[in-house]
Amino acid sequence: MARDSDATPRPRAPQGARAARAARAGGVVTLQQVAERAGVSPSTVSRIINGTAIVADAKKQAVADAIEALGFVPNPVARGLAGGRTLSIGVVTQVIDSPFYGGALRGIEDVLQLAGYSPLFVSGHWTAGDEARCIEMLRARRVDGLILLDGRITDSAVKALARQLPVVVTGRTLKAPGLCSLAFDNLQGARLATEHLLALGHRRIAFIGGDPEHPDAMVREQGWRSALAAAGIAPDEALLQHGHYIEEGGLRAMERLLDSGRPFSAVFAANDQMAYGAALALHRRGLQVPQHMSLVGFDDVTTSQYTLPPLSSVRQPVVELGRRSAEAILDLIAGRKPTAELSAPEMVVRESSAARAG
Amino acid sequence: MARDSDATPRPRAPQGARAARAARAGGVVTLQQVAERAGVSPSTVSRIINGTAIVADAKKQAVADAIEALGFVPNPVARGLAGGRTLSIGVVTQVIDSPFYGGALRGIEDVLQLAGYSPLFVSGHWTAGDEARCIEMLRARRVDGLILLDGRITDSAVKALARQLPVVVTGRTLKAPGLCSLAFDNLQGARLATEHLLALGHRRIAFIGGDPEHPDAMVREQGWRSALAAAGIAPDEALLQHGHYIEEGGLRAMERLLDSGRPFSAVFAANDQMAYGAALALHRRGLQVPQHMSLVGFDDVTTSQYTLPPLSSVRQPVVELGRRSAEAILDLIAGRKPTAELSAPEMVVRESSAARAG
DNA sequence: TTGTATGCGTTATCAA
DNA sequence: TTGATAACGCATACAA
Repeated sequence: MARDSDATPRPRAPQGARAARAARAGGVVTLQQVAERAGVSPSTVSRIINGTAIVADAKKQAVADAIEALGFVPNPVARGLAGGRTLSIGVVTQVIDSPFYGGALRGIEDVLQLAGYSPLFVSGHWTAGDEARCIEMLRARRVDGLILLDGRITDSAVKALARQLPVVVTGRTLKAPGLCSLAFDNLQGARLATEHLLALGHRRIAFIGGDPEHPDAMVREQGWRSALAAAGIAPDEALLQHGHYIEEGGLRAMERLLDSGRPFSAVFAANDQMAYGAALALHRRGLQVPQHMSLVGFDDVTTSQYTLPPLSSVRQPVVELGRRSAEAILDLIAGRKPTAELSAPEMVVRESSAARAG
Repeated sequence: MARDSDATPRPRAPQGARAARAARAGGVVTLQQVAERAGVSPSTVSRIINGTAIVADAKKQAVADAIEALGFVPNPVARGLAGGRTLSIGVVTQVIDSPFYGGALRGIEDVLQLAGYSPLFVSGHWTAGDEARCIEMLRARRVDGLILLDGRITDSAVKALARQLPVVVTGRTLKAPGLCSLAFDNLQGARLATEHLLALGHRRIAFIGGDPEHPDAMVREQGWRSALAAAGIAPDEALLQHGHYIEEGGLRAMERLLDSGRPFSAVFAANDQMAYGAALALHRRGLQVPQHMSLVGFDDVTTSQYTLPPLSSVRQPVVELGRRSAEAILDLIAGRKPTAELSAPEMVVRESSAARAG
């Protein structure tokens, strides 16, 4: 055959999928080539890159030079196959464009990137089924760890998962090996909001709760109840309406409150989006915030600074949640013990809440 | 040694990194095992899974059964190394929690997932340097294609990239092999907003522009100018202020407009966030929207339905942009010719714009 | 139509 | 401290 008659192997016309790929990949340098250029074995190069073993300074330098000269970048795919580490972390969020959790994604991204890891963001859509599918996919992709931002997955499923790979879960408190949990203090946050309104002289304070299926929602409701109770006020159940954490729900809940005919001078909405809806409902009825009605939200989303009037809200350290989650998963992977501390929620007073008239 | 005295190899205590990994991985089934169980060769299993060749129905069935029984899931990492396809798409967004591009991410995620692909979301932070780093990282991870959502990367760099792997880029119009570009009609959108205000009888219409370094910003400004010109109005340059696409910028720009002393009865802000800021500035001066001033935004972000008053805005098909981008990259990968059609922007009239008083 | 052999680029193991 | 060699799990070229 022609190719055997030629002693020096010269580049032939590419053919087949393999060749096509090689051509497209262009000048991709391999560890092997680095080794040759530096005059050492591939293993030595690998050891230097990973700091796996002690290597003579001279070789270290030679390899560093070769890497520099060739512009070598290790192939994470090959690394994943050979070493079992993909340097990627699965992040199960619920909605990729959530105005609230967005900050957490940013925090995660920042911390992971600095550590040389990449996040794989996927959406569970607040359904156990989608979450399970996402997790399965992430495991198939051999992520080195998993961050679960809230969600519907059961505690026992999370624990089972943690036996397979490092897991960080938010929105609940869970203890298990290989697992770290991180949660906002929703109870305290809701108390803060209610106490703020109480301090302004309000006694009849309505509550627009979130989706009752969401664990947070119940805790926030509890916070409202307990702050009221501490002030010696029995909550009027007619002043509790659910808004399912969305604007439209907040609007409807506000309408129901108004239609109920019960007197009240302030409303605490369990998230800012519902507060926006409530504000619109009030506006439609010709009621002004805060002159006729005080309004407080929860989460302190970015735009709440610019609503009319700017919304008083409870700030959650959401970017910090992201950063801590990422740090925790890195700790877990490295075999360190993560320290799960989150700063306390904070009442941000703006212009939507004022002293009770009269 | 004890373990050698035993003829039958029984499971020994795991030792070494490899063993530890195998233990942690648990019951991970390989293609090899499927082949054995089905009584065929590994290549046949591979061919059936990938539909690479015609296989006898009997074997097909046997393999399907074996996959089902064993719960086999192909290892994407190994696939990536062997086949050069990782079934992952790099997505360079600018800010992971952008209220505007969030919809695009959702669209991308939806379409890719249905096709068995996974998006890798990374943030370029509107800086060429970060974008370059992100792209390098994604290429190192051997993504099968790249979606670039706007950004600062130069046209020629995009074209160079497209020679290496399939690329979809948004926010500009670019023709090159292996490349597909997709852009909103910002000019038409800005015209729509301005024409809407003109139709309401406004003649002196101010414009709050975005970051001048952003290409979109200039186009939207052009739209304002051209609609004005078409109505026979020469734009007053004092009525043009920049707000850098953020709330605070919109607020400041509005203040400058008010302080200028020039008369105007309407404001068109180049995005909704700046419109929010502008609305707050007006509120602080005791001016009501739309009674004293009409206000129109751009992008029609979700919350604009619930601002006070609900904001008139130009809707961009942003989820569609995401979906189309994903479809285009899949087309490019499959060697099909993508059809880059985006529906036109739409003026959404709400309550922040009204007929000019007097 | 199917099986065998080889290679993808790296890390892990073992022996030196 | 270093190098040779064998995985990692799959897809592909080639032979049959």
